[in-house]
Amino acid sequence: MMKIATFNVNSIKARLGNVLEWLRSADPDIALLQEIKCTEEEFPGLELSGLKYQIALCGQKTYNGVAILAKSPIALEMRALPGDGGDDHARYIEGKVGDLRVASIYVPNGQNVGSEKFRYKLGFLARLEARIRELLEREEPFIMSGDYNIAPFDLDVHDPQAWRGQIMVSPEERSWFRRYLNIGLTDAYRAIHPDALGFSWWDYRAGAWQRDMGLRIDHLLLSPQAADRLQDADIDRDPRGKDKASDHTPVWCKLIAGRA
DNA sequence: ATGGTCGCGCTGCGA
Repeated sequence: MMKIATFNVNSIKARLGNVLEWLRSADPDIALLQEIKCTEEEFPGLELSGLKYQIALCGQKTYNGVAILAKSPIALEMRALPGDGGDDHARYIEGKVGDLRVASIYVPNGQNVGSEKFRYKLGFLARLEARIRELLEREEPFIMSGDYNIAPFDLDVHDPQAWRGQIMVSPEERSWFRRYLNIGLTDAYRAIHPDALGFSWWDYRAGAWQRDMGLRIDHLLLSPQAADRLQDADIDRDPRGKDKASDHTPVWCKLIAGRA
């Protein structure tokens, strides 16, 4: 059995103790991290390799940054989402671990519906669809995982009325996410828990965590060949309740072993 | 309550 987890850590340097504690207890075979908020040189690689993880990362000073940690060798495939050579944000890394292709993705937040940042988010989502289509043609197992900054359905929102039309739940963003599902990807958490209300992010403000005012915006999207192997999936709420927690918490799935 | 709280890095920006 192989356990794959995604976690927006909101700065790996500020979160190192929390992340190490989580890795020790959750023990994923592959961890996809987002918002490491540092360059490759600043990344605390020694501490993580001390837990037997190999590392592939796409870093940037101050903002964004994504990484793949794995207990088996990682073959780096891409460190940017194709389709916009002018996009210099560190938001996408893709690699292969054995026969499984994984991507760690940090979709732009979008700030406000209709803003310039929102248009950038929609462009990124369109480029992501193109990459998904390319990979689907190969008919191989892959997982597109990360912080999508989209709560796909009202079941993924603590108060759908209050959030109606807002960033992360707007119809245009949701239509992109549905398209990923419609062309063949499986939302691992929703496949295992069809009716559950589960969140992966709670705002630091307004006591959102204490009041469980969350959204489910972190997702593991499986190709058909990966979904064939899906055994279990869940959200690990424990890290969000710790001191100095990220505003996100990890989401994981388990696949039965593929052929070597 | 268009507020609230983090992280980065030194001033306000991004989330």
